[in-house]
Amino acid sequence: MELTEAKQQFINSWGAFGTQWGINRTMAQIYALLLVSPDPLTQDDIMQQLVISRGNVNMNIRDLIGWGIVEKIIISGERKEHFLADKDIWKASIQIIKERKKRELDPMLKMLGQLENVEGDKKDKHVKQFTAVIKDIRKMGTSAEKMLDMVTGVEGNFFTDALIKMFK
Amino acid sequence: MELTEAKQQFINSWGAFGTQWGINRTMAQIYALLLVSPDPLTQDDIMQQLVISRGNVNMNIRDLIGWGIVEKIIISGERKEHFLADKDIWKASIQIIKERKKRELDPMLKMLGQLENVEGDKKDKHVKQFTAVIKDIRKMGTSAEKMLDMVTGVEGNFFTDALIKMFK
DNA sequence: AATCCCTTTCAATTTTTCTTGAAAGTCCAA
DNA sequence: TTGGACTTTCAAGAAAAATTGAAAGGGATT
Repeated sequence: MELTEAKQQFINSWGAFGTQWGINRTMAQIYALLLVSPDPLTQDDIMQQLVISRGNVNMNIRDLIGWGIVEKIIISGERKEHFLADKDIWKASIQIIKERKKRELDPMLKMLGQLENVEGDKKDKHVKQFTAVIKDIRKMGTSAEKMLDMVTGVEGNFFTDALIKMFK
Repeated sequence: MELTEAKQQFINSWGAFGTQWGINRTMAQIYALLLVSPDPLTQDDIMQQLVISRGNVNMNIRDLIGWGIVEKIIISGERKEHFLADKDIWKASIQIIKERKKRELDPMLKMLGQLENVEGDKKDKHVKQFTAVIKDIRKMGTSAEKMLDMVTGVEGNFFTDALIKMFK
């Protein structure tokens, strides 16, 4: 397969997978484009290659930077800002996991905490079921939290090391 | 907090979290409702409690069954079908992981496999970068696949056991 | 301080996704 | 085989999300 065609296909597929994960299609595509680009790109490069508007590029690039997986590069002598994706996929994945944990798991645990104590007859099966479900989900969330903290922790611990050795 | 209010809040929040994960809001809400309901519900129960149309309930219930986390219950003597969510959250999570793996990771690995060999000058940095990225993502995907197969595998192995002991 | 080059914002529009509700389909009992 | 009770489908409409493009903002250079 031709490089240009392969690139295009990768970008398109990546965009499609992104939407399945609740990620803006364009954001996923920009990230894919930056991943396969050896050198940093400008907003105009991205506009041209993906055929999207300046505003769209700008907003999504900003989001990607917010996720911590793309960085702004200043090239001396050049006026335009350039953007570069970290090419270490393992590192990027950990970064994404960290962010999603912060944005989603933490708020969920907070929410569950608030729903822990319901007034009413403790013998009523509706109350019982509700309490049990909230408790269980919370327990599972807390476990996930611990596990993710371990996996994404900076300090390489025996667990992470074993994991990496096992699967990397 | 009152049970009714707590329930409502749980359902709403769950729906909101769902959308962040690329899951239809209503589907997430129906699932939440079934989770906190001690007894199986009919389509009409769900329509009433969530104030949504019959068609909507029907399609999303069917999807939930497709995900393997809700089952249809036939109550003898009753004409209407009833629906029940498996209350074992751990089991449900594993089921969801399995499904997402099947629907998303597997197709992605297939796609990456097809993009592995690009024609062109192996010394060209664009070709080099593209090949490297595809290879890396593929490697990571394969690792994830192995790991997920292990975690979701039916046979309790030492790894899963250790994991459960550690975090459950 | 005016111009140029670039970045950012955001209201309006487009696209995508979800929801409705009525009609068609199924199945059972009389 | 007909009618009734329920389920399923799907085209049309509504809602939500993404995208555009033009105007405003910034800041360096002349």
